Amino acid sequence: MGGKKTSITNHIKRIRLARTELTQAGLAERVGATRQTIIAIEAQKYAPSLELAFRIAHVLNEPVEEVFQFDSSLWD
Amino acid sequence: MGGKKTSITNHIKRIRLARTELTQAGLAERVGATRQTIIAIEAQKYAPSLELAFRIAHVLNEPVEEVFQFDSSLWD
DNA sequence: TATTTACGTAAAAAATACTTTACATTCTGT
DNA sequence: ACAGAATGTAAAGTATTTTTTACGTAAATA
Repeated sequence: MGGKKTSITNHIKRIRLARTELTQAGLAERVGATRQTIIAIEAQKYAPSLELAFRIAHVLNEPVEEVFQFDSSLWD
Repeated sequence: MGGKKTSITNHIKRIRLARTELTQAGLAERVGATRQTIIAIEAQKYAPSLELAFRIAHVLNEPVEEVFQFDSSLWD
């Protein structure tokens, strides 16, 4: 069920397709995660760990805060 | 035992003491976490989730990448 | 001295992220 | 139409993060 909705969203897919040639599998390999993890994160099923977020941003050549957004308005 | 060393470090304590009046308990309350969590993260026992990292940076008035560092040199 | 405040350790349980495996769908190109 | 590549769903198990609870120590102060 559901799980607790995180207030983190991301533009991984947009950036991946627009600025790289990477497939989900390719990105997964470069960041040291599995394809399933990338699929779930791109589908906003859950937020990555901080470390994985850094790796993804690094591989996509973008700052973390460009790739991931924290919606501080739905805070508490 | 040990667990897998994360390649994330942080300067929460330094920034908290230098730029705010917040205690560990105060920071914990403002970010919606427990005091234990702040203690463990400041002690570099583990890295926070991405969401908590965003909240901490937000409360400390710093960009995520100022508060948290990813050591990409010890990558794979 | 006694009390309060801040910081610290420890450990079990709960919540969340990640992997592994297997199979289904969609798209592209021949 | 067919094959292959890329994307998707699902579910069980492992790993990591966070909470909860309890206790310990040091500093400031009434």
